[in-house]
Amino acid sequence: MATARAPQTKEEQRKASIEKLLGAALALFVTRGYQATSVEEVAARAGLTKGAVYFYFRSKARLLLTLLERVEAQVVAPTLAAIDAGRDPRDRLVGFMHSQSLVGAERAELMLLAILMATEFQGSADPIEQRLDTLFAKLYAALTDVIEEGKSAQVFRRDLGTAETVAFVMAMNQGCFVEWYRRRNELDGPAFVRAMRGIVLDGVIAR
Amino acid sequence: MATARAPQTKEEQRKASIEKLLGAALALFVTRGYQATSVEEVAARAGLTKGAVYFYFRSKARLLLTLLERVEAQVVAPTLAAIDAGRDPRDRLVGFMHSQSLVGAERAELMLLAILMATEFQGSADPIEQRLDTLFAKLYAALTDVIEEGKSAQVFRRDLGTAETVAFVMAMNQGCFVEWYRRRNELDGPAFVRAMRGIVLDGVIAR
Amino acid sequence: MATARAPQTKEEQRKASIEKLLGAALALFVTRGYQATSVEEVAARAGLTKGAVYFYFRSKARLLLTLLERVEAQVVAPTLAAIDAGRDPRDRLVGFMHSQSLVGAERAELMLLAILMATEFQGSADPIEQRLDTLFAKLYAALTDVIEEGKSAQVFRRDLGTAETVAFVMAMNQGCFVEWYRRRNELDGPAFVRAMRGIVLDGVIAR
Amino acid sequence: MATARAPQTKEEQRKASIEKLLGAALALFVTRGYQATSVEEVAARAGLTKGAVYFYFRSKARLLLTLLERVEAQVVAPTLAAIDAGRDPRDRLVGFMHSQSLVGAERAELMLLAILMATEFQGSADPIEQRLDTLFAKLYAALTDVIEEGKSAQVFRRDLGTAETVAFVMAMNQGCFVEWYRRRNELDGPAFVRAMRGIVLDGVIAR
DNA sequence: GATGAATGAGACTTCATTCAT
DNA sequence: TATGAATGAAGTCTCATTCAT
Repeated sequence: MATARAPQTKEEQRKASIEKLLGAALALFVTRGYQATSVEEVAARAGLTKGAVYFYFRSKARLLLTLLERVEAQVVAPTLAAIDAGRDPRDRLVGFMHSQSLVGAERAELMLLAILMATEFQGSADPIEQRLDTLFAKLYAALTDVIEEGKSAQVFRRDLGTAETVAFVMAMNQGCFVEWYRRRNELDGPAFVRAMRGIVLDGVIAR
Repeated sequence: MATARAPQTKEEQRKASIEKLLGAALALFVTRGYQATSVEEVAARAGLTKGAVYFYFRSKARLLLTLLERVEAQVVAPTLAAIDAGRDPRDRLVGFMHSQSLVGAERAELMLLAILMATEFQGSADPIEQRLDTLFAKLYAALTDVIEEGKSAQVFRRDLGTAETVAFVMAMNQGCFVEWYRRRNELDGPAFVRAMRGIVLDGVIAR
Repeated sequence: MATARAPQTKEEQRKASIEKLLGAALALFVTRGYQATSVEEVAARAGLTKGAVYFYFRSKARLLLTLLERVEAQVVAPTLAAIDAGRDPRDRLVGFMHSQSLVGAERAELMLLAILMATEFQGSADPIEQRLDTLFAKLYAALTDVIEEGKSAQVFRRDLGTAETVAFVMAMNQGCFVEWYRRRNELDGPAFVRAMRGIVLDGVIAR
Repeated sequence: MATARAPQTKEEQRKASIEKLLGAALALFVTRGYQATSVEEVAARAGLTKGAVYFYFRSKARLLLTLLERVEAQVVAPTLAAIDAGRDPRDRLVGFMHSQSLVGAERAELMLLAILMATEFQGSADPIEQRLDTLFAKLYAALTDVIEEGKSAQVFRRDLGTAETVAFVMAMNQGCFVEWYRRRNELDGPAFVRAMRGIVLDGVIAR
């Protein structure tokens, strides 16, 4: 007689509600922005009410911070791992871009969240800004390592400053991600990734 | 030794106030975002009061739209002219990037405004979004023309889709601009521009 | 000996608050006018705050529209019923005036609201104006029917145009109502109603 | 060489401007209401700017008060004169209604202004309310005199209270005026006045 | 576990009014 | 005579947050 969908344990229900709320928040923060999204909209999209958000997360900011934890775990960590896994600098750079593409396909919204929130909280002196800074700093550090190693090994161009090259890779990567998401109906994803990777590699590799 | 401050004519006073307000708005919209900036903050930074904003511009949105007019005139138009001025595709692509760099140095905030507002108004169904779309469409069209011409002339890589290449150039350009502005104290501007141009050109040019 | 104040159920609390707000709004709209009444005043008179008004009604206009629903139900509907209940034209006309007097005594403010708002929103192109038009149109239609019937049966004067007679009855009725409310301390209500009814009937009846 | 339209004297220009402003204010106050009309709208309709209003009248209230002076001179005074001119009570009552009709046709907006402002300022404790009270008190006094005289002479019904009869005549008169103005496109003015007068007289006259 | 009533700060905007020119 | 820049109070409305149930 029991319908398959009934959440049995309270623990399960708890998890389900949290997941619904985080999912709703992610979708809305990414499409409308953090400030432009009201707590009520998040709750409504999750099929709950405002109060539930405050029951599970203590504030709107915590909702976002929780999502940023996931960005760390599901986007940043895998990317760092991919960079580490490469044997040589070229491999590692490709690993970075490849990982980003994969993640971009599967965790598109999470990844976008980090990029967009970095823009929205830029210069806000908000704890969230610090959290984002920490996140991006890890990628910066890893990439800096790769580029320096590549330049030492004479695989990468040495006429370009390391900091500038790293900044370029990060910026290009983020810019392309946003562009792809914004125009995902008009662009061919795989083709776009290929273009991106091709241009950057051929441009970075020493001749 | 006379103090410079004494706007006699109403005409002069008008111009001065408008300029102060637009300047304040630009600075604040770019650092804090449009929604996060209150009209009162804009007025205060311009040394005026809320009412003055509504006297000159009829709404907060008009304030932004007026700034976007300037983006069109001072950023987009010069860039289109630079693209047009090139003799061959390579020249034109360089012209685009060069112009953007120049403008980026001198009209940094105006340029940034367009990019940031495009993000903030993304999917908002607001008239401002349309205005931004129009603005960017012009650059897209010009770049598409350049890339197609370059591919025809076999100067640019033909293994990459035109739309994807154009999207890449635009996205990379915007991403780099934001990154540069965000970390302008840490990055060497000219060196960054050189890196950007070098990588993109070497990556786009056919071998 | 227990104090009456202890709204346990949320349902009860809800009803009580709504009723307090509508009552406050009615009293203020009728004495000060709609525009001259601020939402904050309404809330304060109801012992609540601004936010509560927007929680229950979504705008100031909705507050008024909700009151107009009540006018329809408690003033217009009974009056139409009274007109319908009459056997002959004279009976029906008396029914109209009698009903208006009754309602005027018990629902004075609601009735006044319709009349005053009709004046305040006159030519405003506001949805509220339309709502009011609908309301009054029903009374107009019913009265027109009565007058025409009375003229056919040769009970009412035939030397006066139907439209003009109906307009007179409506206008006189509303004018008297406003006057009575305005000078209710100086006028003897029942005596005023008697004068009104006497004069109109004797003036309308054919001799 | 002089164009015919050029206002020569400053005195003439002054008068012309004042007249334009008063005309604009009257039209707007009557269609939109006092509060709903901004000083700027009045000025614009008069082909001038806000400042001019404050130059000639010292405040928005003074603008209205000036118009009310005209109501006194052009509406109330003639009506009082018409009442005075009658030989017997019936004559005087007819004089009142006749004068109101005449004035209603020629000074419709002025007359309407008094009625509408009385509603808008009702219970506002504003000086304007007092001014209006004074205005209407004069008509009340004159009508009371007529009715009492008529009752003494056994020409008018004695079964109705004097105060109530007077209130009825005033209320009916004002109500009809508003109705006529509101629906002046649908109603036949003269026919409406005839209906009004016929019903009231036949209803008031003793049999 | 979750709801929903209620608050209060703060946002955009309107407008009567003042004043230098 | 009249303009137009500018102010500041007040109004409508939104929304993050709290709390009793």
